[in-house]
Amino acid sequence: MTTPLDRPALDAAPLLLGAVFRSGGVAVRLTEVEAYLGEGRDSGSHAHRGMTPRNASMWGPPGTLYVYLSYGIHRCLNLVCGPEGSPSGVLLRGGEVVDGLDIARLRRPTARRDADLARGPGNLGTALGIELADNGSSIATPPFSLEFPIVPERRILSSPRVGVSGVAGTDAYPWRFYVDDPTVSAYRAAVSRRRP
DNA sequence: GTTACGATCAACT
DNA sequence: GTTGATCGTAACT
Repeated sequence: MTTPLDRPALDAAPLLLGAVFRSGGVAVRLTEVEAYLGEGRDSGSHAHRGMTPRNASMWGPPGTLYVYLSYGIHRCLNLVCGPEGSPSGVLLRGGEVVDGLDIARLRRPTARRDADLARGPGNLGTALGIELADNGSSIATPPFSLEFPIVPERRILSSPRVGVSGVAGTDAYPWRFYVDDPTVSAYRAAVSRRRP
């Protein structure tokens, strides 16, 4: 069985829009994703400097979950893409909760609207109940599953990736893909935190 | 051992 | 629109 995840991340990312990612009792229809390319080809990728204990699962087979802690707080979720052995993946940045709304609301008590439940990568991880222990798991193994839409999304938009630093001429790399939907996070350019 | 900083969020003005 | 929270990670001494 081959899936879009067997393809390189840049090809797979737009195909993931509209797909339904399930983790236990909560399911999300993906509306916003970003592609991260393999070692050396993408200085914005966690894999850029080679394998470390944190990012090792990016070298796993397509369909592997790469979960990492962002800003010491948020659990962000990537799906590893092909070809096997290349550390590329797609960051899941936003989606619409289509099942398990009650559970997602409990996990995200500060969300003002249902559209905010899985809006932004950290929020999406929280709504789905993703844990660091899920790092390295397979999308094909319960409690996870991924279902692609019968009819692919038609109107796909793209932009540079959100908050990615370290890539010269970021505007030249529109590797964020999304659809027109209230569950898509706000665009923010990368900002350097360095003192002048 | 130490330190700078990040694929962010929510609260606040 | 701006800013503080918060801590694991990796680079560096």
